Amino acid sequence: MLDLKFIRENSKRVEDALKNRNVRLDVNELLKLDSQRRAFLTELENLRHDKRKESDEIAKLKTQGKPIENEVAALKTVSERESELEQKLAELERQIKDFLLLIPNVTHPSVPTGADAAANQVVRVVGEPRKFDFPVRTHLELGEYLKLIDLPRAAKISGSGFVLFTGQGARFERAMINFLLDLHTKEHGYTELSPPFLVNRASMTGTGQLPKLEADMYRLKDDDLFLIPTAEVPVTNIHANEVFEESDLPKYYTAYSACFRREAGSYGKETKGMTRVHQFDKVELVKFVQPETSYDELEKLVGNAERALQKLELPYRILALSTGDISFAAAKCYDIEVWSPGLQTWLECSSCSNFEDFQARRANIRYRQAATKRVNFVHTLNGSGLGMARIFIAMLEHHQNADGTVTLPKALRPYLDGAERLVPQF
RNA sequence: GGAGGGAUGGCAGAGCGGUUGAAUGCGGCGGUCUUGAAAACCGUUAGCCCGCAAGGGCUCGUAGGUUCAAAUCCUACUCCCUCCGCCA
Repeated sequence: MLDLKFIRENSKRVEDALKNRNVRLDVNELLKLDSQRRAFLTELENLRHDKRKESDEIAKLKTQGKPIENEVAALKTVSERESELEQKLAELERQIKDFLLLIPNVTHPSVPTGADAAANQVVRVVGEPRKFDFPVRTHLELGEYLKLIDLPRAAKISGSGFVLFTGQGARFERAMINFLLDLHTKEHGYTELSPPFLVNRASMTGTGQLPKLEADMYRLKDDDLFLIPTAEVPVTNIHANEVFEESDLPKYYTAYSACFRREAGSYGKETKGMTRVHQFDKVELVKFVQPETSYDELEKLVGNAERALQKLELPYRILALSTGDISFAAAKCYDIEVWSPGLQTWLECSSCSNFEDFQARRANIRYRQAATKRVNFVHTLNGSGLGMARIFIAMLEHHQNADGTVTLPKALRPYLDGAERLVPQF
């Protein structure tokens, strides 16, 4: 959520930001509502001021045992006028709030301007897509041969877009999650959390998924709870309505969670195999930081995700998302993509964003500045470290051998009893 | 699922219709004293909104209601605690 005062004073900048994101919203309509609101507010406050004074008079008269009938009658009409104004004001404030919740974040000046993903900039490529001297198998072929996954049975029990990991496939998935959590807690200074996978409406609104993306979420209607699309939601909201001391910052959290996405309407070739599924595992990184450090923290966050890919010995590239492709709440975002030799494409496996104070305003997450004693909004960041389904794909396809086995990177072996390869199980 | 109790400032805790945004204690900050510290004493110590400012308004879990007037009375909801039942 943007600050109304900021919008009032920077309406041109907000309009430009909306245009660059291809969002059609009329800021002037909002500003009109706002000036109406302030007019009503002034009137109401003056009324209340007078009423309070007179009410104190009545209290005095009463303790002196004097009659108060006339004063009480006079105040009754004032009170009626007051509640009239209150209703009008509340209606205006509701409209303004609803409007504000639909305005996306203003992007950072360094974000490339463009209409869509074509305008994303490749920041750097690390490692190279591997050249093979044998026919490359896809993760589906390897998964079947090595008995790692069973998609037909997953479809039987749940439907398409779900994965059943089997035997060493389940073990392999768990090993990677453990490897990632250990890396981020032991080497990068994050505190591990294990959050609920269901959250309430306030949490979904706090991080910016609601109200816009309700159709993308799994929702339990009887309880008005949502299955989390990412651990970002519960983890960012753990500090909702709290005030940090500045000395508490920065705060780093990492959490494993399953992530649930309806992916409504996204049927097509992308849904083949494991690239786009309704449920996947992810290790998330979340930071709460002082505003002046947030862009440095973003670079460090990307570095933490990169380190995981390097240890898994996978080639990857980093994109700076354009104004047309960046998500609703982000001020700046880097996507990290791994190369899939089987699909011959780059797959997004991490998305690292600085939200500045956009989420902090919605979720009311603040800190007390040590120097001024003033309370101010923190900046929040998050990034995948990493998203598993695509990493599973890249690991199998990139590290495959001619005989259909998969060589494991050294960093992962301790999590699989020292095994050097995934081999067929009998 | 059933029965009862509760939710007040950073924390503890009073207030239960009227000059109470809120006693008191602890903690925090500033000062006096001290070579320094402790103790003692004095002062100070919520957030939000409108306003250039002066100033004003709002907020005692949340949302409604009663009243001239609500932290205080009523209703619903949320969360916490105790007991019973059930159960990974």
